[in-house]
Amino acid sequence: MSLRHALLGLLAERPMSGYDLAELFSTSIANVWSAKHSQIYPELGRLESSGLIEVVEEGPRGRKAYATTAAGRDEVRAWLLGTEPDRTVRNEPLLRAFLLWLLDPADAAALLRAEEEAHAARLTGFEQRAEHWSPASPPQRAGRIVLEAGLRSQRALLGWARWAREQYEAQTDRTGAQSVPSPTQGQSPRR
Amino acid sequence: MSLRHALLGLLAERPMSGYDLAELFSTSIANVWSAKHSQIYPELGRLESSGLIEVVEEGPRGRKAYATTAAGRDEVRAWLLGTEPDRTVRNEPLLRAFLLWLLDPADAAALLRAEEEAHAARLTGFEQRAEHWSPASPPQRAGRIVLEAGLRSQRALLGWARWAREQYEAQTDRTGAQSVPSPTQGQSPRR
DNA sequence: TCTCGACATGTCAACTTCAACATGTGGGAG
DNA sequence: CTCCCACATGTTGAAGTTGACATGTCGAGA
Repeated sequence: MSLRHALLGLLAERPMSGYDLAELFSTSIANVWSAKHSQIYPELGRLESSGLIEVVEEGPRGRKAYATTAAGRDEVRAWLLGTEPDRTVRNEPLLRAFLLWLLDPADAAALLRAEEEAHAARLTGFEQRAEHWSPASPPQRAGRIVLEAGLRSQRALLGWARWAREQYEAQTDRTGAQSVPSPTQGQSPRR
Repeated sequence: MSLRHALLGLLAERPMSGYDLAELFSTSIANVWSAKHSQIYPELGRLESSGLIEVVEEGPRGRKAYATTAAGRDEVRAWLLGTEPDRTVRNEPLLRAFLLWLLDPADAAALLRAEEEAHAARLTGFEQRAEHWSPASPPQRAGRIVLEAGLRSQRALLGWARWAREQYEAQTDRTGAQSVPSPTQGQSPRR
């Protein structure tokens, strides 16, 4: 149900079309939530039927800009204050890190190097955005706060990836290759 | 397709039943990936049909412990080395933070306080696990590396939540209430 | 004037994930 | 000896999400 409220919240700031929203969800907001237009358009339809958003502008090429209604704003607030966020984490890169013992230390290090670079790139992007940020309005200040979360966690994870890579590189130096010396026999049955 | 490879990787370390895996995915591994038994059992069936895992032990109450076959290990390695991880992020708490400007500063601060506490709790859990960690085997060392990522990012996000909360508390002090002074009129049409 | 790429909206089949339903058993505490 | 809880495995319908398909238009530059 998050997409629903994400749309409601975004359209509370300024009117936007499905197209605009899809662009947002594939760029800036993508660092927090993402959605494709094939999910956005139907959801906009549902929100409109519920009276939580309304068309406030029609443009060329069938463009319809929506804005959140008063009822819609109430709905977002109720969601923010009345429900617990889903804190479930799904992090494929970390899942892979968990399985790195199955690889040569050299391959593991290479994989972590790629992670490092991904974090560095993301961090650079965030830093550039932070530079040009004007925290003039409340929504912009909220955006800056979220950006700060990105900055801090990317810095932390960049440091982590470097550190992790060095762990495996140390093994690469010591041994010629193969990190998987564990015999196929079960060490302990369970627990 | 991540669950598939998560199972393959976990069962490469030691034989486990669906029940064991479900427990893992609801506790330790949950900080990286999660799955319910209703998803795990059918997936185990498919992996067995594909010859990537096999039953290595049958216990009471119909218990079946699976282990990854040689083909299964190859499959995980190919996945690790041959495919790019999905780095898509979905973070509901941060999505909510993005919409905090819709609330009173006091409510926003309260919400961030809850975030702070969630991060603190998670961090404490990680720290306790780190204390008792014995990095004796390669899988355990990999686990420690993932745990380190958890430690570092929870520390970063705990600091962030505190900082963010203080931002809104500053507003609470200055104004009596209401942060949403933005008139409903559109400030700019688009872009 | 034409062409092409960005703008713009939509549908659909497939897959992932989950909550709920469904069923049964072994072992330890009382 | 009995009861209950943890153990244990499954199925199913609904919801969320995606990639591919589908269609059409406006405007700028060649």
